[in-house]
Amino acid sequence: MSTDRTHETTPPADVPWLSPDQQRDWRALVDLLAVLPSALDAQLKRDAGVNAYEYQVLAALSEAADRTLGLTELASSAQGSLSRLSHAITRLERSGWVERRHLADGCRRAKAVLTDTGLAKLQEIAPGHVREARRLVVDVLTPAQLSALGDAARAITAAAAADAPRTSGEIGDC
Amino acid sequence: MSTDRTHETTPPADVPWLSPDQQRDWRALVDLLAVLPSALDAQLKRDAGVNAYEYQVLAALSEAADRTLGLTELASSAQGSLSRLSHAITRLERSGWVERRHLADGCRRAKAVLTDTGLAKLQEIAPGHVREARRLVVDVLTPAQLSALGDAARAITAAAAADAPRTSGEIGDC
DNA sequence: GGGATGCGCTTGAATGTTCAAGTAAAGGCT
DNA sequence: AGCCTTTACTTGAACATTCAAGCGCATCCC
Repeated sequence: MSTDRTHETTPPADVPWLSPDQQRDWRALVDLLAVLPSALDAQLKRDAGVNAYEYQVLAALSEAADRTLGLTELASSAQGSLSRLSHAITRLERSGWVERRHLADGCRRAKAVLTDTGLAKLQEIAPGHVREARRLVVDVLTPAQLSALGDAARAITAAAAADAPRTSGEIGDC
Repeated sequence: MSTDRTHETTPPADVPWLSPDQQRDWRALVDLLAVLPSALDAQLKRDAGVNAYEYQVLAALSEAADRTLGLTELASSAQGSLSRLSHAITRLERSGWVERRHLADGCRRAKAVLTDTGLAKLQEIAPGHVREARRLVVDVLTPAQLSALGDAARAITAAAAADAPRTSGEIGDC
Protein backbone atom coordinates (compact mmCIF):
# COMPACT_ATOMS: atom_id res chain seq x y z
CA MET A 1 0.00 0.00 0.00
CA SER A 2 2.79 2.33 0.40
CA THR A 3 5.97 2.60 -1.45
CA ASP A 4 5.29 1.02 -4.69
CA ARG A 5 5.79 2.18 -8.16
CA THR A 6 2.28 3.55 -8.34
CA HIS A 7 1.57 2.25 -11.76
CA GLU A 8 4.37 3.43 -13.98
CA THR A 9 6.30 6.29 -12.51
CA THR A 10 10.00 6.38 -12.03
CA PRO A 11 11.33 7.89 -8.87
CA PRO A 12 13.45 11.00 -8.66
CA ALA A 13 17.09 10.02 -8.63
CA ASP A 14 17.55 10.84 -4.96
CA VAL A 15 14.70 8.67 -3.74
CA PRO A 16 15.08 5.18 -5.11
CA TRP A 17 12.07 2.95 -4.77
CA LEU A 18 12.34 -0.03 -2.52
CA SER A 19 13.54 -3.32 -3.89
CA PRO A 20 10.95 -6.09 -4.05
CA ASP A 21 12.33 -7.63 -0.87
CA GLN A 22 12.37 -4.36 0.95
CA GLN A 23 8.88 -3.67 -0.20
CA ARG A 24 7.67 -6.99 1.04
CA ASP A 25 9.10 -6.40 4.48
CA TRP A 26 7.96 -2.81 4.60
CA ARG A 27 4.43 -3.87 3.87
CA ALA A 28 4.59 -6.51 6.53
CA LEU A 29 5.55 -3.78 8.95
CA VAL A 30 2.77 -1.48 7.80
CA ASP A 31 0.28 -4.29 8.30
CA LEU A 32 1.66 -4.90 11.73
CA LEU A 33 1.24 -1.26 12.64
CA ALA A 34 -2.37 -1.44 11.59
CA VAL A 35 -3.25 -4.73 13.20
CA LEU A 36 -1.40 -5.01 16.48
CA PRO A 37 -2.39 -1.77 18.18
CA SER A 38 -6.02 -2.30 17.46
CA ALA A 39 -5.90 -5.90 18.67
CA LEU A 40 -4.27 -4.82 21.92
CA ASP A 41 -6.67 -1.96 22.31
CA ALA A 42 -9.64 -4.16 21.66
CA GLN A 43 -8.69 -6.62 24.37
CA LEU A 44 -8.24 -3.88 26.95
CA LYS A 45 -11.43 -2.12 26.06
CA ARG A 46 -13.44 -5.29 26.03
CA ASP A 47 -12.09 -6.81 29.24
CA ALA A 48 -11.09 -3.76 31.19
CA GLY A 49 -12.84 -0.70 29.84
CA VAL A 50 -9.67 1.29 29.30
CA ASN A 51 -7.79 1.96 26.13
CA ALA A 52 -4.13 1.16 25.59
CA TYR A 53 -3.00 4.66 26.35
CA GLU A 54 -4.83 4.79 29.65
CA TYR A 55 -3.35 1.43 30.51
CA GLN A 56 0.12 2.75 29.84
CA VAL A 57 -0.55 5.69 32.10
CA LEU A 58 -1.73 3.46 34.92
CA ALA A 59 1.24 1.12 34.45
CA ALA A 60 3.75 3.95 34.40
CA LEU A 61 2.31 5.38 37.60
CA SER A 62 2.32 2.02 39.31
CA GLU A 63 6.05 1.77 38.83
CA ALA A 64 6.89 5.23 39.99
CA ALA A 65 8.00 6.06 43.50
CA ASP A 66 4.92 6.94 45.56
CA ARG A 67 2.85 5.94 42.52
CA THR A 68 3.31 9.57 41.56
CA LEU A 69 4.74 11.27 38.52
CA GLY A 70 4.91 14.81 37.22
CA LEU A 71 2.70 15.20 34.21
CA THR A 72 5.47 16.05 31.83
CA GLU A 73 7.53 13.04 32.83
CA LEU A 74 4.44 10.91 32.59
CA ALA A 75 3.68 12.23 29.14
CA SER A 76 7.08 11.29 27.83
CA SER A 77 7.10 7.91 29.52
CA ALA A 78 3.69 7.13 28.07
CA GLN A 79 4.57 8.49 24.61
CA GLY A 80 1.88 11.03 24.06
CA SER A 81 1.36 14.75 23.90
CA LEU A 82 0.73 16.65 27.07
CA SER A 83 -2.70 17.49 25.84
CA ARG A 84 -3.56 13.87 25.25
CA LEU A 85 -2.33 13.05 28.71
CA SER A 86 -4.34 15.82 30.27
CA HIS A 87 -7.54 14.58 28.67
CA ALA A 88 -6.72 10.99 29.61
CA ILE A 89 -6.09 11.92 33.22
CA THR A 90 -9.40 13.72 33.34
CA ARG A 91 -11.06 10.46 32.31
CA LEU A 92 -9.05 8.39 34.75
CA GLU A 93 -9.87 10.84 37.51
CA ARG A 94 -13.55 10.47 36.78
CA SER A 95 -13.17 6.72 37.29
CA GLY A 96 -11.35 7.31 40.55
CA TRP A 97 -8.14 5.59 39.52
CA VAL A 98 -5.89 8.62 39.42
CA GLU A 99 -5.80 11.92 41.25
CA ARG A 100 -4.23 15.18 40.27
CA ARG A 101 -2.22 16.91 42.93
CA HIS A 102 -0.96 20.46 42.66
CA LEU A 103 1.93 20.62 45.04
CA ALA A 104 1.64 23.71 47.19
CA ASP A 105 -0.31 26.34 45.36
CA GLY A 106 2.84 28.33 44.82
CA CYS A 107 4.11 25.96 42.19
CA ARG A 108 2.33 25.27 38.95
CA ARG A 109 3.82 21.86 38.43
CA ALA A 110 1.18 19.18 38.86
CA LYS A 111 1.53 15.51 39.61
CA ALA A 112 -0.66 12.53 39.01
CA VAL A 113 -1.07 9.90 41.71
CA LEU A 114 -2.37 6.38 41.29
CA THR A 115 -5.06 5.76 43.87
CA ASP A 116 -5.53 2.49 45.76
CA THR A 117 -8.51 1.64 43.63
CA GLY A 118 -6.44 2.44 40.59
CA LEU A 119 -3.72 0.07 41.64
CA ALA A 120 -6.27 -2.63 42.37
CA LYS A 121 -7.81 -2.11 38.96
CA LEU A 122 -4.45 -2.36 37.27
CA GLN A 123 -3.60 -5.56 39.08
CA GLU A 124 -6.90 -6.97 38.05
CA ILE A 125 -6.49 -6.23 34.37
CA ALA A 126 -2.76 -6.76 33.91
CA PRO A 127 -2.89 -10.55 33.55
CA GLY A 128 -5.31 -10.37 30.69
CA HIS A 129 -3.09 -7.91 28.95
CA VAL A 130 -0.01 -10.03 29.44
CA ARG A 131 -1.88 -13.03 28.16
CA GLU A 132 -2.73 -11.12 25.02
CA ALA A 133 0.83 -9.90 24.61
CA ARG A 134 1.99 -13.49 24.77
CA ARG A 135 -0.68 -14.81 22.52
CA LEU A 136 -0.08 -12.28 19.78
CA VAL A 137 3.62 -11.63 20.05
CA VAL A 138 5.86 -13.34 22.55
CA ASP A 139 4.59 -16.85 22.04
CA VAL A 140 4.45 -16.74 18.26
CA LEU A 141 8.10 -15.80 17.89
CA THR A 142 11.20 -17.73 18.71
CA PRO A 143 13.39 -16.10 21.34
CA ALA A 144 15.80 -15.13 18.58
CA GLN A 145 13.04 -13.57 16.55
CA LEU A 146 11.75 -11.61 19.50
CA SER A 147 15.15 -10.27 20.26
CA ALA A 148 15.74 -9.34 16.62
CA LEU A 149 12.41 -7.57 16.65
CA GLY A 150 13.44 -5.68 19.73
CA ASP A 151 16.69 -4.62 18.12
CA ALA A 152 14.98 -3.40 15.00
CA ALA A 153 12.39 -1.54 17.03
CA ARG A 154 15.06 0.19 19.06
CA ALA A 155 16.95 1.22 15.94
CA ILE A 156 13.83 2.69 14.40
CA THR A 157 12.66 4.57 17.45
CA ALA A 158 16.17 5.95 17.84
CA ALA A 159 16.05 7.25 14.28
CA ALA A 160 12.67 8.81 14.90
CA ALA A 161 13.75 10.35 18.18
CA ALA A 162 16.76 11.94 16.51
CA ASP A 163 14.76 14.54 14.61
CA ALA A 164 12.41 15.38 17.47
CA PRO A 165 15.18 16.95 19.53
CA ARG A 166 14.73 15.74 23.07
CA THR A 167 14.10 18.42 25.62
CA SER A 168 16.81 17.35 27.98
CA GLY A 169 15.74 20.00 30.48
CA GLU A 170 16.50 19.82 34.12
CA ILE A 171 13.48 19.54 36.33
CA GLY A 172 13.46 22.58 38.51
CA ASP A 173 12.00 21.29 41.75
CA CYS A 174 10.10 24.51 42.46
CA MET B 1 4.48 0.38 30.64
CA SER B 2 2.86 -2.82 29.99
CA THR B 3 3.57 -6.20 31.25
CA ASP B 4 5.50 -5.64 34.35
CA ARG B 5 5.04 -6.87 37.81
CA THR B 6 2.99 -3.83 38.74
CA HIS B 7 4.66 -3.32 42.06
CA GLU B 8 4.47 -6.62 43.87
CA THR B 9 1.90 -8.95 42.45
CA THR B 10 2.49 -12.48 41.37
CA PRO B 11 0.78 -13.67 38.26
CA PRO B 12 -1.81 -16.40 38.09
CA ALA B 13 -0.14 -19.68 37.27
CA ASP B 14 -1.45 -19.78 33.72
CA VAL B 15 -0.14 -16.35 32.78
CA PRO B 16 3.52 -16.10 33.59
CA TRP B 17 5.01 -12.64 33.49
CA LEU B 18 7.55 -11.90 30.85
CA SER B 19 11.19 -12.48 31.55
CA PRO B 20 13.37 -9.38 31.77
CA ASP B 21 14.61 -9.91 28.23
CA GLN B 22 11.15 -10.46 26.88
CA GLN B 23 9.96 -7.40 28.69
CA ARG B 24 12.71 -5.30 27.23
CA ASP B 25 11.86 -6.35 23.71
CA TRP B 26 8.15 -6.07 24.27
CA ARG B 27 8.56 -2.52 25.44
CA ALA B 28 10.69 -1.70 22.45
CA LEU B 29 7.84 -2.91 20.29
CA VAL B 30 5.26 -0.92 22.21
CA ASP B 31 7.37 2.19 21.77
CA LEU B 32 7.65 1.47 18.10
CA LEU B 33 3.90 1.17 17.79
CA ALA B 34 3.52 4.55 19.40
CA VAL B 35 6.24 6.36 17.52
CA LEU B 36 6.32 5.10 13.95
CA PRO B 37 2.70 5.53 12.93
CA SER B 38 2.59 9.08 14.17
CA ALA B 39 5.87 9.93 12.46
CA LEU B 40 4.61 8.54 9.17
CA ASP B 41 1.29 10.26 9.58
CA ALA B 42 2.90 13.56 10.40
CA GLN B 43 5.01 13.56 7.26
CA LEU B 44 2.03 12.83 5.04
CA LYS B 45 -0.17 15.39 6.68
CA ARG B 46 2.48 18.06 6.60
CA ASP B 47 3.68 17.54 3.05
CA ALA B 48 0.60 16.12 1.41
CA GLY B 49 -2.49 16.93 3.42
CA VAL B 50 -3.65 13.34 3.68
CA ASN B 51 -3.36 10.95 6.55
CA ALA B 52 -1.74 7.55 6.37
CA TYR B 53 -5.01 5.76 5.93
CA GLU B 54 -6.09 7.91 3.03
CA TYR B 55 -2.69 7.38 1.47
CA GLN B 56 -3.14 3.64 1.75
CA VAL B 57 -6.48 3.89 0.05
CA LEU B 58 -5.05 5.91 -2.82
CA ALA B 59 -2.12 3.55 -3.16
CA ALA B 60 -4.31 0.46 -3.15
CA LEU B 61 -6.53 1.93 -5.84
CA SER B 62 -3.58 2.92 -7.98
CA GLU B 63 -2.49 -0.68 -8.17
CA ALA B 64 -5.86 -2.14 -8.97
CA ALA B 65 -7.01 -2.93 -12.47
CA ASP B 66 -8.82 0.10 -13.85
CA ARG B 67 -7.79 1.93 -10.67
CA THR B 68 -11.02 0.53 -9.33
CA LEU B 69 -11.83 -1.64 -6.35
CA GLY B 70 -15.00 -2.78 -4.63
CA LEU B 71 -15.31 -1.15 -1.26
CA THR B 72 -15.12 -4.35 0.72
CA GLU B 73 -11.97 -5.49 -1.03
CA LEU B 74 -10.52 -2.04 -0.57
CA ALA B 75 -11.36 -2.06 3.11
CA SER B 76 -9.53 -5.29 3.71
CA SER B 77 -6.57 -4.32 1.60
CA ALA B 78 -6.27 -1.04 3.47
CA GLN B 79 -6.80 -2.65 6.87
CA GLY B 80 -9.73 -0.74 8.22
CA SER B 81 -13.38 -1.14 8.96
CA LEU B 82 -15.88 -0.56 6.24
CA SER B 83 -17.20 2.38 8.14
CA ARG B 84 -13.82 3.99 8.36
CA LEU B 85 -13.35 3.46 4.65
CA SER B 86 -16.72 4.95 3.86
CA HIS B 87 -15.92 8.12 5.78
CA ALA B 88 -12.46 8.29 4.24
CA ILE B 89 -13.83 7.93 0.74
CA THR B 90 -16.26 10.72 1.42
CA ARG B 91 -13.31 12.96 2.24
CA LEU B 92 -11.29 11.82 -0.76
CA GLU B 93 -14.30 12.38 -2.97
CA ARG B 94 -14.60 15.92 -1.70
CA SER B 95 -11.00 16.50 -2.77
CA GLY B 96 -11.73 15.03 -6.17
CA TRP B 97 -9.22 12.21 -5.94
CA VAL B 98 -11.66 9.33 -5.81
CA GLU B 99 -15.13 8.71 -7.15
CA ARG B 100 -17.79 6.33 -6.03
CA ARG B 101 -19.48 4.33 -8.73
CA HIS B 102 -22.59 2.25 -8.19
CA LEU B 103 -22.56 -0.22 -11.00
CA ALA B 104 -25.96 -0.31 -12.61
CA ASP B 105 -28.58 0.71 -10.10
CA GLY B 106 -29.80 -2.84 -9.87
CA CYS B 107 -26.75 -3.90 -7.85
CA ARG B 108 -25.86 -2.51 -4.48
CA ARG B 109 -22.18 -3.22 -4.69
CA ALA B 110 -20.24 0.02 -5.03
CA LYS B 111 -16.77 0.62 -6.30
CA ALA B 112 -14.26 3.34 -5.76
CA VAL B 113 -12.28 4.68 -8.69
CA LEU B 114 -9.10 6.71 -8.53
CA THR B 115 -9.50 9.79 -10.70
CA ASP B 116 -6.76 11.23 -12.90
CA THR B 117 -6.20 14.03 -10.42
CA GLY B 118 -6.03 11.43 -7.69
CA LEU B 119 -3.35 9.51 -9.51
CA ALA B 120 -1.42 12.69 -10.16
CA LYS B 121 -1.65 13.60 -6.51
CA LEU B 122 -0.42 10.20 -5.45
CA GLN B 123 2.52 10.34 -7.82
CA GLU B 124 3.38 13.72 -6.44
CA ILE B 125 3.37 12.67 -2.82
CA ALA B 126 4.74 9.15 -3.06
CA PRO B 127 8.42 10.07 -3.22
CA GLY B 128 8.25 12.01 0.02
CA HIS B 129 6.63 9.07 1.68
CA VAL B 130 9.22 6.65 0.39
CA ARG B 131 11.95 8.97 1.54
CA GLU B 132 10.46 8.93 5.03
CA ALA B 133 10.10 5.16 4.98
CA ARG B 134 13.76 4.89 4.13
CA ARG B 135 14.89 7.46 6.61
CA LEU B 136 13.02 5.93 9.52
CA VAL B 137 13.12 2.26 8.73
CA VAL B 138 14.79 0.84 5.68
CA ASP B 139 18.01 2.79 5.91
CA VAL B 140 18.51 2.39 9.64
CA LEU B 141 18.42 -1.39 9.51
CA THR B 142 20.79 -3.84 7.91
CA PRO B 143 19.21 -5.97 5.20
CA ALA B 144 19.25 -8.89 7.61
CA GLN B 145 17.51 -6.85 10.29
CA LEU B 146 14.87 -5.66 7.89
CA SER B 147 14.15 -9.14 6.75
CA ALA B 148 14.00 -10.41 10.32
CA LEU B 149 11.60 -7.61 11.12
CA GLY B 150 9.46 -8.62 8.19
CA ASP B 151 9.40 -12.22 9.35
CA ALA B 152 8.39 -11.27 12.85
CA ALA B 153 5.72 -8.92 11.57
CA ARG B 154 4.26 -11.62 9.36
CA ALA B 155 4.19 -14.10 12.22
CA ILE B 156 2.39 -11.64 14.46
CA THR B 157 -0.19 -10.53 11.93
CA ALA B 158 -0.85 -14.17 11.14
CA ALA B 159 -1.52 -14.83 14.82
CA ALA B 160 -3.84 -11.86 15.00
CA ALA B 161 -5.64 -12.81 11.82
CA ALA B 162 -6.26 -16.30 13.16
CA ASP B 163 -8.87 -15.24 15.70
CA ALA B 164 -10.65 -12.79 13.41
CA PRO B 165 -11.96 -15.56 11.18
CA ARG B 166 -11.44 -14.47 7.61
CA THR B 167 -14.54 -14.02 5.59
CA SER B 168 -13.39 -16.16 2.72
CA GLY B 169 -16.57 -15.39 0.84
CA GLU B 170 -16.88 -15.57 -2.86
CA ILE B 171 -17.61 -12.29 -4.53
CA GLY B 172 -20.89 -12.72 -6.28
CA ASP B 173 -20.50 -10.59 -9.38
CA CYS B 174 -24.11 -9.45 -9.40
C1' DG C 1 10.44 47.28 38.83
C1' DG C 2 8.55 45.92 34.53
C1' DG C 3 8.08 44.10 30.04
C1' DA C 4 9.39 40.09 27.27
C1' DT C 5 10.04 35.14 27.10
C1' DG C 6 9.47 30.45 28.36
C1' DC C 7 7.59 26.53 30.85
C1' DG C 8 3.87 23.54 32.53
C1' DC C 9 -0.46 22.62 32.12
C1' DT C 10 -5.52 23.15 30.65
C1' DT C 11 -9.21 23.92 27.60
C1' DG C 12 -12.35 23.95 23.60
C1' DA C 13 -13.04 23.40 18.93
C1' DA C 14 -11.97 20.71 14.80
C1' DT C 15 -11.02 16.39 13.00
C1' DG C 16 -10.97 11.45 12.75
C1' DT C 17 -12.37 6.80 14.37
C1' DT C 18 -15.48 3.64 16.34
C1' DC C 19 -19.86 1.95 17.46
C1' DA C 20 -24.60 0.94 16.80
C1' DA C 21 -28.32 1.29 13.82
C1' DG C 22 -30.43 1.49 9.48
C1' DT C 23 -31.31 0.60 4.38
C1' DA C 24 -31.53 -2.13 0.58
C1' DA C 25 -30.41 -5.87 -2.57
C1' DA C 26 -29.31 -11.08 -2.74
C1' DG C 27 -29.92 -15.48 -1.71
C1' DG C 28 -31.96 -19.23 0.66
C1' DC C 29 -36.03 -22.14 2.47
C1' DT C 30 -40.70 -23.79 2.48
C1' DA D 1 -44.47 -16.27 -3.86
C1' DG D 2 -43.53 -14.93 1.01
C1' DC D 3 -40.30 -14.72 4.66
C1' DC D 4 -35.79 -14.82 6.80
C1' DT D 5 -30.95 -14.18 6.78
C1' DT D 6 -26.81 -12.46 4.91
C1' DT D 7 -24.05 -9.20 2.51
C1' DA D 8 -22.67 -4.47 1.26
C1' DC D 9 -22.73 -0.20 2.39
C1' DT D 10 -24.15 4.42 4.79
C1' DT D 11 -25.09 7.37 8.45
C1' DG D 12 -25.04 9.89 12.81
C1' DA D 13 -23.80 10.11 17.38
C1' DA D 14 -20.27 9.10 20.88
C1' DC D 15 -15.75 9.17 21.86
C1' DA D 16 -10.68 10.06 21.39
C1' DT D 17 -6.91 12.75 19.55
C1' DT D 18 -4.89 16.73 17.68
C1' DC D 19 -4.41 21.49 17.14
C1' DA D 20 -4.26 26.13 18.54
C1' DA D 21 -4.93 29.26 22.13
C1' DG D 22 -4.87 30.59 26.72
C1' DC D 23 -3.46 31.13 31.62
C1' DG D 24 -0.37 31.57 35.54
C1' DC D 25 3.99 31.32 37.43
C1' DA D 26 8.94 31.97 36.89
C1' DT D 27 13.02 34.11 34.86
C1' DC D 28 15.78 36.98 32.30
C1' DC D 29 17.30 41.42 30.92
C1' DC D 30 17.08 46.16 30.71
